[in-house]
Amino acid sequence: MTAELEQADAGRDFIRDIVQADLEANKHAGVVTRFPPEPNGYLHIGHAKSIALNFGIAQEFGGKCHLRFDDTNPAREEQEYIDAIQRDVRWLGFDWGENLFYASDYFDQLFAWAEDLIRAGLAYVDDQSQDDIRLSRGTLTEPGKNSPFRDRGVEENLDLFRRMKAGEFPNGARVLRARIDMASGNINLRDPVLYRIIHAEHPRTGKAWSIYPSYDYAHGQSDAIEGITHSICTLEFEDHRPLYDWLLDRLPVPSHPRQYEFARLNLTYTLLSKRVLTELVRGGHVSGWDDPRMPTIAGVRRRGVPAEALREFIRRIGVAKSNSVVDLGMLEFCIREVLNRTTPRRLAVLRPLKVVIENYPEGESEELEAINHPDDPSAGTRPIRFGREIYIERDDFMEDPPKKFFRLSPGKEVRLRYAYFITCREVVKNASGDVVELRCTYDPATRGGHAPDGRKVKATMHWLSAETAQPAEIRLYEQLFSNPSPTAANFAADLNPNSLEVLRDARIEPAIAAGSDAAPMQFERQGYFVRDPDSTPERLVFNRTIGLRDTFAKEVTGKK
RNA sequence: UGGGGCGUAGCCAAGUGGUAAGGCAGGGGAUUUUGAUUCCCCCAUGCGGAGGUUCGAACCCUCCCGCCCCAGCCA
Repeated sequence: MTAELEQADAGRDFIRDIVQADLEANKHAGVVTRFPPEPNGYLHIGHAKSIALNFGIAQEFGGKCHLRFDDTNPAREEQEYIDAIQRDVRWLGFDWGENLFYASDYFDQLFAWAEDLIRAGLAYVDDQSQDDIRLSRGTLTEPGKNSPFRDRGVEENLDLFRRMKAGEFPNGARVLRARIDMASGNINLRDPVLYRIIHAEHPRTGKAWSIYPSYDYAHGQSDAIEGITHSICTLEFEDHRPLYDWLLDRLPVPSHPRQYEFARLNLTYTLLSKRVLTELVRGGHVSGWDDPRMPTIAGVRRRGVPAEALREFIRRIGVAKSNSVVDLGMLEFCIREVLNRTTPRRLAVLRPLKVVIENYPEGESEELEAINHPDDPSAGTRPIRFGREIYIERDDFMEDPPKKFFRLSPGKEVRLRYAYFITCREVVKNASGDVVELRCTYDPATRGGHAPDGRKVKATMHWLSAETAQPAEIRLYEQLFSNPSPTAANFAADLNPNSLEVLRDARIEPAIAAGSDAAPMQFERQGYFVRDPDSTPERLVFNRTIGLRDTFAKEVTGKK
């Protein structure tokens, strides 16, 4: 297979095949898709799949993708979410241009079409209570019963519907229903509700309306008004397609879009449900929608995940119709791949252990050179300070190490990255027996990290001079849930109590503090980090986006 | 038991009659001043199962099994 073919095939899926075939058959002048979020919560990485699919298809086939807010239920929707969603879609790297719409833009037209339906005998006002409607809907195996109001005359229906609109009735008093088939095997066709009475302030239309269209009624017609060619949604709407088509077939709409369904994203150790995410926020289990442990777009952004990594992840998992649960490791791989390629390297000590180089002249220090990216010489170098007192990582020292531990321990020699070989001579402990300091010696001949006599060390460690290191707070994250398949119904039981660890006594090299706010970095041997907005000039805070791949840790834990 | 979908490796996922792509994970090795990166190699006699059609079946036919969704005036 040629490289070009591979390129063209990458990211292919059944929906793109359909779009391409339709275009080749000249079914449309151009492809028009849409991403239709309901502004009742923040976007999560499951939405990112839909966004990338809809906007991606538009891009690839020279079409356009609309951003349309499905704001048909003022009881749950808020302006905050409308703003957040736009911010998130943009951050993901997609642009709707002039094509920002709201289902509420079409309320007048939708109402007029509902009257058409009534006139055609295809819709009626039902006075039954919500309970009665539920009871008469039947079950999965038994047909429903017709409403006693089903055969009401056109004029009466029109009058009642207009009075519903005028706000004459309380919530729940009446609904407008499509007149389809109460015996249909497809429950969505058993006279579905088209309009319900909701007396609530709508973020965009205020108190102008007392009735609001249901998703089923608003969605297809909105698609038609906008000239959407391919209306792409998730699997659970497959059952709604007959209703989508039923309405479009009977209304004087300007176009008849086609609906296609794909499997939504599921991830191990993750719950992607607006209900659960909302409860996590409201219940105080996380600090907010943008808590770095949240699978929201806002959360992963704050965590330091690049939009490119998300896009790459979505490209790799593909689009199909089978329910699936993607291994979190796949996302992690994509994050590391992008970050490894793009981030400058820095030195930081998460849990400092003081080391005194006994044979290094007191009161002196020197400048060494560190490279910014091992695979990219153009990234340049930066100076780092070395002196008699330094900090190393506590985890890099073991007083009584197992055989496969080749970092520092009494009598052992290791390399300090970019600096010297040092040998541990003495372990200093406090009254309770904790190691509080190491006394080491260095070999002046190994400056830069090379031994002239060719001798080898098994480890290279990061370090910071006590003189120039700056304090910082570092936040480490693990999965929010400890269960690989957390249950939405009882998510609190699956919460990981160790999902956040705060290190208040970390040290960073001066170049980190001097760096720009948003740019992620690699702290060598530790992982990828990004500055958190909680930072103040006096106290910098960093989030660990993700650790480096750690085969040593894997080996240790794997053999236990 | 009604209607709609889906079953290809531990996890995603191509392939839709010509003899099982790719990625992640995993295993092995090389290089390495990050136990990182990079680079090699291995990883389905098998496509939910059983029959059938065919020179030939993951792809076609029949029956069976399993999983998901639907009984909101949510989307």
